[in-house]
Amino acid sequence: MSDPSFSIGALSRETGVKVPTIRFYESIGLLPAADRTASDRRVYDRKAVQRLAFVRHARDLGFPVEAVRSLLELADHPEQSCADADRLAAEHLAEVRRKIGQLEALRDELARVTAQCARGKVADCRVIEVLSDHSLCLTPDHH
Amino acid sequence: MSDPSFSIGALSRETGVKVPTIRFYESIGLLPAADRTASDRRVYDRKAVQRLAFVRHARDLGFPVEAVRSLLELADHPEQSCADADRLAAEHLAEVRRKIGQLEALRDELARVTAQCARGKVADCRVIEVLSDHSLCLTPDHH
DNA sequence: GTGCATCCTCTAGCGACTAGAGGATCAAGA
DNA sequence: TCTTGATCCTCTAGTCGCTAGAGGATGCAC
Repeated sequence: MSDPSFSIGALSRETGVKVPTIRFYESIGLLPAADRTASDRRVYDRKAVQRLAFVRHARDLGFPVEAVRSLLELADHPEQSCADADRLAAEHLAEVRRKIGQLEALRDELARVTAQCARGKVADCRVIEVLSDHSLCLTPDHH
Repeated sequence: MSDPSFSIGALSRETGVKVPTIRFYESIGLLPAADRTASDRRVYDRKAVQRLAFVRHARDLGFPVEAVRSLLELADHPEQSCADADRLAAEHLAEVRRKIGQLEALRDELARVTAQCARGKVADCRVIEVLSDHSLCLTPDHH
């Protein structure tokens, strides 16, 4: 059986998570406190690599740290119902959709405004004009 | 000629910007330091209302504060070329498009994963499984 | 032994606010 | 005139998720 051990740098290379970020995750309790060598350096095993990869993946998918914490907790208890995991993912998905909608409205507004810019003086600038007068917006409810 | 004056609360109601945020904007120099009454309360005029509305609108459109600062500077100099304003808006638009793209990839991944969830035990949970194994992702380059 | 990489802890900074403490002032009603 | 409640003031600290840097100890290859 293989039982390799990793320094924090090796763990970082394995997972693509930066060294200070790993220490940060430990400090907020997202990762358990690592074992230490005699000279106080952190030592990790395969399980730690997997756990951090899980964290990284969840973060890349945009889950907030608190959601990641819950997901880790769930992953540690395979016999439980997965309703919570499903709910977390669904909530996050809804949030992502909401943000996309917002950004699309924003994109349309910006595209319209920049397209109309005649590239003359500021006095005639469509960008500045629209910023000065909200009623010129196509979607006045972007706030 | 009308020359109404506004308290910070009235300015807040006029513009929809919260009182502490107005003070914050002043503290970072985004708004000029307001005139004060004898008892040290801030007093604003119509121009201040317009300026803050401009700031609010630019922020709502997602411009970073530093970009807002530049846009204000431009708005104050109507005889200059509007190339800078146009560039700022175009850069911001590109950034917004990029974010939308990212979020769409994310949304697709989340939608796929949650749709596959059989709502049983965590051990069989698709959400947890995919988080544990990045290679199960449809778009493995979401990071 | 001599570098240089890597590790350690700790503090501070980022962006853009938001919240709260602790106190002063104002305007309206009794 | 007094009181009450809203509004105002400054200041500090907290939010989120890291990132950067100081200042020092250790490990490893030549």
